[in-house]
Amino acid sequence: MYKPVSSKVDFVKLEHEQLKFWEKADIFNKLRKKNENGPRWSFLDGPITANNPMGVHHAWGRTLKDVFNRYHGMLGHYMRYQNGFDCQGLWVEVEVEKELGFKSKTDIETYGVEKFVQACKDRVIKYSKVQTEQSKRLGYWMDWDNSYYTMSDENNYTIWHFLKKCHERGMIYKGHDVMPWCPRCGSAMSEHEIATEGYKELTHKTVFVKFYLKEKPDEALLVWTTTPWTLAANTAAAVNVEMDYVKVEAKAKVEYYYLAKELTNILTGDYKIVEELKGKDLLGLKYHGPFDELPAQKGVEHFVIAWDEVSDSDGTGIVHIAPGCGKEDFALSKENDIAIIAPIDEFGNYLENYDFLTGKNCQEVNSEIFDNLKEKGICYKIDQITHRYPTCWRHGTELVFRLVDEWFISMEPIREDMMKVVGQISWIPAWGYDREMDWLRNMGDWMISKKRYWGLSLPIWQCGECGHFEVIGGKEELKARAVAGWEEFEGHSPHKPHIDNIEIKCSKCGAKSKRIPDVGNPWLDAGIVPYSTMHYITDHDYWKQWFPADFITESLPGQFRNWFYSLLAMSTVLENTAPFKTVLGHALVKDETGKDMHKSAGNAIPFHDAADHMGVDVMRWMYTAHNPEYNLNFGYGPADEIRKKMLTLWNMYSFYVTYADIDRYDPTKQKVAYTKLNELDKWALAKIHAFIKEAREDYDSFRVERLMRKFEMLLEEMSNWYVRRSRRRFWKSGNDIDKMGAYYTLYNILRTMISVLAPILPFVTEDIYQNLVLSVDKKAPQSVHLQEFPVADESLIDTELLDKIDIIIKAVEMGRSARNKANIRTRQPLANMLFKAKSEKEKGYILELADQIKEELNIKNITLVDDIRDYVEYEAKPNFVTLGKKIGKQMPLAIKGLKEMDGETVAAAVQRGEALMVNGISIDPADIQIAMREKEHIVAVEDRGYVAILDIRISEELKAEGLVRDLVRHIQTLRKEADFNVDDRIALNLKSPDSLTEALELNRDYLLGETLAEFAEISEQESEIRKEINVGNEIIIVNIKRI
RNA sequence: GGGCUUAUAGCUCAGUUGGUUAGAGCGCACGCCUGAUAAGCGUGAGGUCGCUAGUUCAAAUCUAGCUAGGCCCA
Repeated sequence: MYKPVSSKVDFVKLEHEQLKFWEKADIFNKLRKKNENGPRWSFLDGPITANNPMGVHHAWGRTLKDVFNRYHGMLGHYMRYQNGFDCQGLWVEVEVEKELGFKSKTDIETYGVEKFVQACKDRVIKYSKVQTEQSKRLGYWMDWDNSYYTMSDENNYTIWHFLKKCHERGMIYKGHDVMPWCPRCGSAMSEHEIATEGYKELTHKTVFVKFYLKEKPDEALLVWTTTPWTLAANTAAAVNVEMDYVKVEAKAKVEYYYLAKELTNILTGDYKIVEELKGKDLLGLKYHGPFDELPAQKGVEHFVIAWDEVSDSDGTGIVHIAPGCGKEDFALSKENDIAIIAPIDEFGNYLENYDFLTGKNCQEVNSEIFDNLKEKGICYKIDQITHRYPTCWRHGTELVFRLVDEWFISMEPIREDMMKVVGQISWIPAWGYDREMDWLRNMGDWMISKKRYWGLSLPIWQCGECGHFEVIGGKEELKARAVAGWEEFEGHSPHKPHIDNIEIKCSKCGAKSKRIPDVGNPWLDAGIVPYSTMHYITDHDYWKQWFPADFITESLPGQFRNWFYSLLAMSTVLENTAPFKTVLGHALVKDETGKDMHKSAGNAIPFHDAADHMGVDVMRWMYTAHNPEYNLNFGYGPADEIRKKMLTLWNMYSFYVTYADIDRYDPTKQKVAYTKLNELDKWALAKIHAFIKEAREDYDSFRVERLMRKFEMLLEEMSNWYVRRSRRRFWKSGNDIDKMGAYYTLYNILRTMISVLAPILPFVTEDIYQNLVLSVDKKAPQSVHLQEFPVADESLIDTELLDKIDIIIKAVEMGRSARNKANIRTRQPLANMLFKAKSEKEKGYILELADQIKEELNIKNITLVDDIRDYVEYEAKPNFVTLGKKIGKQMPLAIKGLKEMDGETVAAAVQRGEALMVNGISIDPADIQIAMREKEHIVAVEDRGYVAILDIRISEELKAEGLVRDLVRHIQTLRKEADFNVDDRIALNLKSPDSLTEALELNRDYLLGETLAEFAEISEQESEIRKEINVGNEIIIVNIKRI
């Protein structure tokens, strides 16, 4: 016996119950045990940053991960189920700084690096626990006690191994370069960091400055800059040698300016062009720098150099060059032997030797600089510009460009190899390949150092005497090389500050080498995981069994240059092969209206809110049904739509259980052979098995959104055709083979659906399974997730039968359409429907299954016809508006003529697009409107060559039947109001006017059968229910009571 | 400026290798059902498939250009 199932269901409550059940019955471990000898399937988890609670955007990726893990679990695969946490990096430091109220690196130093690093570790531990609990709530089945942490010793030391390999190939170098720099972090930003979310639309003050020529004191170069603070570091001006320049005479003040010919529109006041020249004519001109008086500028020669990138699209065509403040500027300094001045410290403050600027922040000195330039008479004009400017992804502060020493991996030696490796991977969507290749073609060297505290300790030891540096490849090697500090370090993780105490002997000069103070780029931490978490170094056999991963899935936009990139780079260096075979990318989660979710905008939905209010199965359905290539609009509105679909499944299940209990149906004992099933059952089974087949294909190709589309269609068909068409088979009394067939089929439909959907909707399918299957079959697997994934029986996919039912459904749809058009409700029986099919085959199907159509449409007869001319005629009318404009006064003649012509002939001509001659007037077919006019008593509907024609004449007999059906419906309502059970039999007493007696008499059996009643005399006292009912225009008094 | 990508109904999206009159859900209108019922179902309206040109017997689909948006790189 089944547990009764209410049609009202609380999915969230149900999910909590199933979580408890899985926990208590240890289902996940039973699954692992069951599959331990199965073929391996290697999923590799991209680590989630353990820095905050999980968001609904994380839940998308984690749902996909879980879905494919669960599917492969049902295929019997042995898996690792290892989740990963990303632990190290600036994002954690930033949150900890916030907690502690720190403003800068100085605060951290004061607080103590050891305590600070510990606080970072603590934060990671705290949030990894929060995320673990949230993931469990999502139904994410992982080996939670065995999650990997990128801060682990093994992870860090495996990166050391990688870096040493790089060094052996000569790829590690210290770069002296201008880098984008965040004054708030006190650190450089790598390309990757800025590219992700760095650029903002900002408005800045700009200034046009006059650089007077040394040789000609009344002539000046006009130079434009958007970063006035860098003028203090100017050492050159650049022109494009091919471009056209002009020398203009300023009328107001007799002096001359040089600028690009195309940019004279920036000039103020009257001017006159006195000379045209090429950029090359300006080369080598010496000029007075804008801040020659600063001590830092002492001895610097300023002159004009050439640069191809100079354009005349904005500014003046003469570019201010400050090699200490710009990347390109710095590169130019190497080619042109110009001076390099680096003006600011790590917080963006001017260094010594900058006079009034010293100690001031470079981002706050605009007005002082402008005043100074005006005083010196070299300010031409001040303006402003709105442009995209790089900012810090954490602080939002504007970046400055600063000359620093950073450590890099040279990517040139592996660029070609990496591109080959990319080709080994299956990218979903396929354009992922092109995106990754584009990034690889353009990638610069990888900056791996950061002047911060919490992260990988870069294993680079540099000699204080000779500058020679060495890369250490692991803990043992370090121990062997250590000449100082090992004792203090022993027992600590390889993090700052303890690691910094260790000194080694320089292998070149024998002096002491110390570790560089920098920490590593966090993408090193994540990129190494196919090696570290699979124990590449510590258990190589194990690694061989699991590497490469079969599958990874992550959010697309950033990862081409982040995780995918670091995975590929590191694996190319270590093994020259791809670390994963297939990658499925998904886009971003937006709010319901497509806007970014932001806490501050109030449109963000925290994970726990969504889980508690919509339920995680609904969320999982939403994630899996969506094409992952595009952004997902997440919200309670879309969730409601999905909830309704889930209710359809639930209601089918509840319907089955209700009736199976009444009839004590047991699917394990009362099986029905395929040959004994009726057409409808066989059709349902054909659908179901086709679904299994397609579901496997979709899971195997990682396209679950296709699966979900098919599922939604199947669910609709099963609910609105199979169950509805079969309802009477369940209601009828007795337990014949037809009824058993219905139960058996519906049981199989439900069981198959929940088995196929179990990976996607793990909770509701489990809940259904526990009752549907386990209540009657104690030998079945203990959980829906411990079953084997269903196998399609292709012999049951009867395509002819599928076609057959399709045409029946079509005929029914058209019949309904006709009824709607005639405004006659289904309850009123009609005598006949004529139907025009398109092939002999279809006619055969209709004849064979005519009963189903008749029942659905409540019609007495269906007739197949070929020629519909007896029922409808075509009628041609002119399009008065368009034709009237053309022929004007001839209209009446045309109307008359058209009326007299045979509609059929006109329709045919119009169809062919031929002009018609009507009473001597040529009429364009576009000016004729063809209508189908039904003859009397006829309603016709046409669709794609099919025609359904309803005879809407209602005889007395049909009318009577309609009345009785009305009465039946009222009695059914009474039964329900009285809380009778659906199978209670009743005594019925009617007091009706004479006019209805005959109608009742004619349909007596129908009335009694439908209401489970027998006529009986009941006095008003005995009657449980008495009601006056309006039927037609008469009143009937109904008394009923249970017997 | 370069790469990738998108443009289909009021909204969110399908449309596999070109092939009858381009589909679904939601919303809307009208209605049905009342033994899945604070549910369920049907019918309908609504689209020159961003624009232009080309290839083809045939283009939402292929090609080129243009316009607008997104992501990325300069």
